[in-house]
Amino acid sequence: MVLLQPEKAFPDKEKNFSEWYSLILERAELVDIRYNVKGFVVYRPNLMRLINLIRDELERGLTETGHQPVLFPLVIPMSYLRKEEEHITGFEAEVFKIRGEEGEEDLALRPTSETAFYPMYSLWIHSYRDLPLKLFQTVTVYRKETKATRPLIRGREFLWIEAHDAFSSKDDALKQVSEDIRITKNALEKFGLAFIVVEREEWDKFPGAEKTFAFDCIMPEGKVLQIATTHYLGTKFSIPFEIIFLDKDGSKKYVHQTCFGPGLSRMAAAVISTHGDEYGLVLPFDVAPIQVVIVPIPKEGFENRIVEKCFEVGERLKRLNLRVKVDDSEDRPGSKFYKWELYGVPVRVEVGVKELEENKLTLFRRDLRKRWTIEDSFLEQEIMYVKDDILSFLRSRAYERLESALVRVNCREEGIEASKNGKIILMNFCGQKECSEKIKEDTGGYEVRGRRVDVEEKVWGPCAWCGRTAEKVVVVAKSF
RNA sequence: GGGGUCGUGGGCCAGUCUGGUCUACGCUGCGCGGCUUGGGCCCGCGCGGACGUGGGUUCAAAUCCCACCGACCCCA
Repeated sequence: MVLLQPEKAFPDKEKNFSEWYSLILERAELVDIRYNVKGFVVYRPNLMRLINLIRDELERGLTETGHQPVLFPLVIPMSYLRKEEEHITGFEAEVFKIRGEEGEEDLALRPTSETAFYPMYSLWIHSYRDLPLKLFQTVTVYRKETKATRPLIRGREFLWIEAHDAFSSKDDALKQVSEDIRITKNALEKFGLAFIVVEREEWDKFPGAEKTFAFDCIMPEGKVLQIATTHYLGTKFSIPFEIIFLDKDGSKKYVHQTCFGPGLSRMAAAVISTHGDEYGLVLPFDVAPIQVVIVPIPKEGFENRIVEKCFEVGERLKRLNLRVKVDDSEDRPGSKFYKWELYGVPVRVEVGVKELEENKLTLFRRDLRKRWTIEDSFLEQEIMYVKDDILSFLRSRAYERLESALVRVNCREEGIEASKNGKIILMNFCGQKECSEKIKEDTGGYEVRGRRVDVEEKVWGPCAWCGRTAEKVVVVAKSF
């Protein structure tokens, strides 16, 4: 294989993530920020196709576990939104409101849809036979962020899936939370993302939840980004919304609920940021809108034969159900190489006279930026091999980065040192809010993300900050 | 929440300090034609601007003042 070193188009993302991120969003034609409304951006085709593939993966996981699609209204009457007290307290400040006409009530643009779904659940659920009820919708939600907004990472409008499930018992609901975690893990693995799963602290839970679990993934400068959450709601919503069923024994009971929100915009941001390099996007095979691009290298007198060969190769790959593009446009080959690398197409096939005469094909891998030659007849098996190899390469690179950022900390001094080095901290923790505030103060913004649950962690000492008895091992990091 | 920097064809930008020379520089892009094509070719012709928005100062504003709207960066 030949490693190529042409001109780099982007700064080093580890050193200057902000600049790298802005440039790639613009140049890879992912978003257009020129709509000029704070926190709202246009999602362009290259991004939408990526997001749709991410969505398909998660929707498949939901469908396979018995969920069905629905679509609830964008607007929520304020009276619905106010039914659960913690919920409205948590969201009120960032709700976009539509003022009602004379005599009409004010409406909220959904910041999340619990209070849209649950009045209907109260009408739909009567008997244990109606349970479990497992519905989801893939929609935009609206939150009037006051902090600085960033495309895909923190928008006032973003895309997600929200699943809202109701069960007859706490046990079933908790099993659903585990299932949500499994669905998310499976999807993130296909995206080649490394992640940590945590249970959020008491004061950091979703407003109205009994328990909140979150997926954090690591961004290039060491901050973590929450890309999905799943919550056990208990009966905190079913009581005010009166979601009651008649159980087998004839008694009336409140349903136990869960809700699950994988963030599509943020998952796209994570894929872009985790895998991209100084030449542009790098996409894992499964979520690449174009998986293989075929570029003809024309030579006077051979143009037709070369282009024909390209289309023949294209047809063979389409038979493998791949998303293929033959780039027979007028640009020069070099210009096409730069473009498709910028767009992150995982594999390129080049066809020129040399390939034609020797019955060979030249392949190029975007992740390694390496070019090599194969016998024409090996094309199909080579692509099928490379497809998996790209994912395992990207995934292991992502995990190496995460693992090398994690550091175990035994005391405050070590914690401060780790924060200066941009590490993600694992430490014993007392569970007190005041202690977490002290940590934030001492480290310049590090937050207790919660108890780590994806890996079994045993407490090995007292709270690293205050020295009191520790009750759990937590992840502490800077976040977006 | 606090602070800073910025806004000029689609993109990047010169001009702004010191108002008049701006009928706004250059690169890139886009369109047409030619020539080419193994890593961003070259040549010719052409297209594209309410100088972010609103107000003010002035004989005169891209340039000075105020407000607003956006964007980016840093800190809590």
